[in-house]
Amino acid sequence: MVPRTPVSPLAKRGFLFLTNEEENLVELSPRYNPAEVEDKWYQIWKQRGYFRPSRDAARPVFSVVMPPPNVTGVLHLGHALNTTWQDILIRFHRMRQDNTLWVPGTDHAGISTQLKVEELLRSRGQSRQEIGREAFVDEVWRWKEQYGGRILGQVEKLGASVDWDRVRFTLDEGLSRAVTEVFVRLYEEGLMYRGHYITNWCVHCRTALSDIEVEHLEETGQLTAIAYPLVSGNGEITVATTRPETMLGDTAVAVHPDDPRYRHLIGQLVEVPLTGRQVPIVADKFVDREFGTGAVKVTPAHDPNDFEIGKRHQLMEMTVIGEDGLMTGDAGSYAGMTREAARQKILEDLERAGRLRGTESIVHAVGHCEKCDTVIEPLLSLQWFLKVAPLARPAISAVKTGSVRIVPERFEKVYMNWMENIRDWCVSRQLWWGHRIPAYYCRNNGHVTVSRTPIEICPQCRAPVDQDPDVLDTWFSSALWPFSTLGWPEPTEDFTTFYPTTVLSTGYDIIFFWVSRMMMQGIHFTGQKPFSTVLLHGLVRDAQGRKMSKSLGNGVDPVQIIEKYGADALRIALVLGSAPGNDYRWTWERFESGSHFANKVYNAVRFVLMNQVESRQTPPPPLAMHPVDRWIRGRLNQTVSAMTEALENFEFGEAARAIYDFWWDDYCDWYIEMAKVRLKTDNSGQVLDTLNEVAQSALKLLHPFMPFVTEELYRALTGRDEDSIMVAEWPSAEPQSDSLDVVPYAQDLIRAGRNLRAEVGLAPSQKASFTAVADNPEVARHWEAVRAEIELLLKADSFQVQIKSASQPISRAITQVTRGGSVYLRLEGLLDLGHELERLGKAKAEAYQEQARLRDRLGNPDFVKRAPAEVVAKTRATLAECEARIVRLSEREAALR
RNA sequence: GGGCGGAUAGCUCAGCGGUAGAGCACCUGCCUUACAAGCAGGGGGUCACAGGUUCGAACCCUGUUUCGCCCA
Repeated sequence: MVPRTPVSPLAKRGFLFLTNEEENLVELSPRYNPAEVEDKWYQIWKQRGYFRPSRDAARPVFSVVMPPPNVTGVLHLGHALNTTWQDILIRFHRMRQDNTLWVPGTDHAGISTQLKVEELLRSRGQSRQEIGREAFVDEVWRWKEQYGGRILGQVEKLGASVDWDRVRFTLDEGLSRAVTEVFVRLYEEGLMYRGHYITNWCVHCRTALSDIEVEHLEETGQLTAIAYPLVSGNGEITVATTRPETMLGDTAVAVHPDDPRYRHLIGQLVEVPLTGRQVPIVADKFVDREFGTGAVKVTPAHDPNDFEIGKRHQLMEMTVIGEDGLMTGDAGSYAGMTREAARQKILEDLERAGRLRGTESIVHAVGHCEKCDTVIEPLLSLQWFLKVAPLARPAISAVKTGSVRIVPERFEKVYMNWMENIRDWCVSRQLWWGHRIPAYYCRNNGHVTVSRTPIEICPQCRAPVDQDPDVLDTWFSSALWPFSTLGWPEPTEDFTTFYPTTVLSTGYDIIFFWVSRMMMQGIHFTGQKPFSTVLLHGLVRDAQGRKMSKSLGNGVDPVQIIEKYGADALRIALVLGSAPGNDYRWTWERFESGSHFANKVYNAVRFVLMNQVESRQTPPPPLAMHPVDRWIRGRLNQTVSAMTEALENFEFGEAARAIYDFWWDDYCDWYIEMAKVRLKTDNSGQVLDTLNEVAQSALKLLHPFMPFVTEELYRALTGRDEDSIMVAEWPSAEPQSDSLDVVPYAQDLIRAGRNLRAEVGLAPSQKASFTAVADNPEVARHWEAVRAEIELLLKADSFQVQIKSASQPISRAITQVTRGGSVYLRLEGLLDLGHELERLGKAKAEAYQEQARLRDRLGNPDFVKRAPAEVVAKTRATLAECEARIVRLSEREAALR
């Protein structure tokens, strides 16, 4: 049974979860329960409009667009990490009273979403082809309506202070208009073109993909040597290939022009086995003489390199594998077979025909579809491409000149390297879900019209037109996100106010997919960089360091963690002990320890509230500040400075550690414990004010990291419902000239005293008698200033302070040297002389060791000359203290002997 | 083949020029009315290896080993 805690009416008013529905006072639970708090505050913040920008024109703008997650997806820990980072920045800047905007939203995730809905149809025994395009798209929209809110709900659960009035979706009308505008302009500028090229084709998704959507995986394959007989009848040429089935589409054999083995054969014809087709031997510098036999078969329609060779030598392009992954009619007797089956059959047939010249295993990189893992088929097809090199140039220089900063810096190299070797971007996708390409083809003559508005007849010949059936790569619309979400191409107030955005936070794994493309499109279309800083986080991995994946089942739903430990615990755990750009391994222990911290802060404030009195009669006369109060305020100031600097530099882990240590070590372990003395004796209210004020400031510092618990506790402390910590002012460090030495002297003494207690196995409940001998009167004054606190923390029934020059000999006591003197624990019984001498000897040996080290350093004239003065001074002071310790220890030894 | 990163206490990681830290785990003692999700005390690390720069290196440079990632 929890004893009824004396809660003041002041606390009652503010402390919402102290009252039940009937407004009856209930006990403060000794355990923090985030579930009772988090949703409540989120709704209040939202209702009160705190998420909206202040529009205070006098203040700097701080704007962020949230990387749009897949609208039908679910949140994973990577999102949670990224969202936490952004929310920390946003809340920090909002508290600094900046004009702060965070735009949330989702993207339509063309391929994934379409695949999901197709799967749904399949379960109903339907296909998208059966129901038709229009009905299918309706079906996807229904799906989006049904599941689309889920991920945004999860964003809420995390506490993200996004402006829900501005939530965007890539297929919204405004954003779609931006997409069309961009496409048309690029076409008009000659950067968008349509052509027959080799593209990465996924036979499962049935669409083309861009180069970066292909994942190259190392696989062991068979390198097969096949003999192609010379038409002249004078022998054969052996080529090596890992894909024998493509030989049906071979239209040449290529060798290196300088290869002496084959030079004489260049220009001759060979017969492609199994087909009877005669093709030339061509010379091309691309051929690697070291690889295989040094001769390669050339299949322009099914290999990007062969395609290039084909162009150089005007070779025929023969498509033998279709979009469905099956062999085409041109594959003769193999038509209709899968790629794999055809390969098997061809190998058998070659064997029978005596054309095989051996096989060997090789490890080579095989392209897979990033989405469905199917082996990519390079396929000749008609697609839209964006010529990106002209867009890349300004995007490169923006980073080079420092106009856009990438954090951590090392990723600049990754960005540059990719940008400088950029290749044209295949933007069309053979899907139905997405932004339809605004190109129209005349039925009469195929004439192409690209139009901002839908057209039905050809502007040239008045014949009917058909719109391109394809849609654009989802990344094409994501690339416009920083400005399309703000209203572009209209010159809206949001756009003029909040663009360029301040920080873009995302994972390093999508530098190519997203960051680079936003840079290119942003600069090209708005004339301004899309953001000033790119902040990159690492990947979240499981405890074994593996990437999280559905098949491994090693992922966690952040909501599951929130339900167990609270969003605050999740957030602080994600930030503590992590650094920008570094991967993060999650374990349940980390989240658990986050929840312990929330509980610690909760209990500290609970302690303050329990001691809070309703009102003090009259303001106390101004007193000199108590040294303990001065110390905690000084530590608070240091924490403010450290955190502000860390947050300005995106060092979230550092900032979190600073406030974590302040709460736990300084405020709880020392300040509250020392405050207990005056809570019993001093009714001036000074200690209560300090307890309360420092807690309020420390809650503010913690708020960006743990928004919910800090809001709950802040309101309880202020007792004012109208003040939200969300919009409270970020504390500023007050200059403090006073020395903060008193408490550190006491801390050192207390630690030494506790050590002595442990040494003799004194139970915590047993009181003890201590004597402290100070080397000089100043140290004695420090101790005296907080004597009551020392007595309490040492559980001393007597604590005497002496000055060395006037000290009485102390017998029957064990001792430990401390900063500025020695502390003695007087013993009831006899002193174990041998044991004590041993202890002292050990301490002395350590001190001698340190002394030697410090003397060495100071004995080096270069050190004294070159090291900064304060480092030298500090070293001298340490040495002096070290030597004083030796003196004290020696004297004690002498006294005991 | 090119580039990047990690290698720090038993585990997971911070620190990145002034002589090693945290959380968890471990050992000892405590339910001291804010907190046992806690308190006090303690053990544990030639900061991968070898050179170099520097008065001083876990931190900067070079090379090596090893694990991982990205690009070709």
